[in-house]
Amino acid sequence: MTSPIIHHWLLKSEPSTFSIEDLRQRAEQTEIWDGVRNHVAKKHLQSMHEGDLAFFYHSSCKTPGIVGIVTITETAFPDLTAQQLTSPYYDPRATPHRPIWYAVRIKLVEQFPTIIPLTVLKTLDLGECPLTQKGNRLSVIPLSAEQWHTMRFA
DNA sequence: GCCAACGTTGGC
DNA sequence: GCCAACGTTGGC
Repeated sequence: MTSPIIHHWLLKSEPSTFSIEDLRQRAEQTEIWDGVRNHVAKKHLQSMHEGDLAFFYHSSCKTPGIVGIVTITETAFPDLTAQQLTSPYYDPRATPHRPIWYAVRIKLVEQFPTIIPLTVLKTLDLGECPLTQKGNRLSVIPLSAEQWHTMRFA
């Protein structure tokens, strides 16, 4: 009996849209992670396994950085916001037969007492990491176990 | 298939 | 608010 391999990720969200505080206040502290509209990020969502861990990252705000940890409780399923006319994530190409975009369900594991700011993350020796590389806009980032631990205990 | 124009992301 | 970097669109 082998235990499943846990993969590690980083999920970006603008706190003005959805913050870790919003997640904490959800029933069961769980929410659908939808609205991803980039094919590389989508591919990462589809690679996620139940039980994977992800950093919750606040972007485009006063102090960007990691604010907590979530786990994946439901692997990729069609992102129905793409088929909802009134959604800001509406995509006219999406259909029930071809949803195009996917979402996962996350659940709060831990909200950090203090943020790990991007300025600190940038001082770490992470090797190749899209988060700290200039110009990277990827909103779902895979992390090695080593990168995860380096960031977690920074 | 190329590439200029445009829209978006996201740090500062 | 600025602007660099990136992804997407659409004319050719």
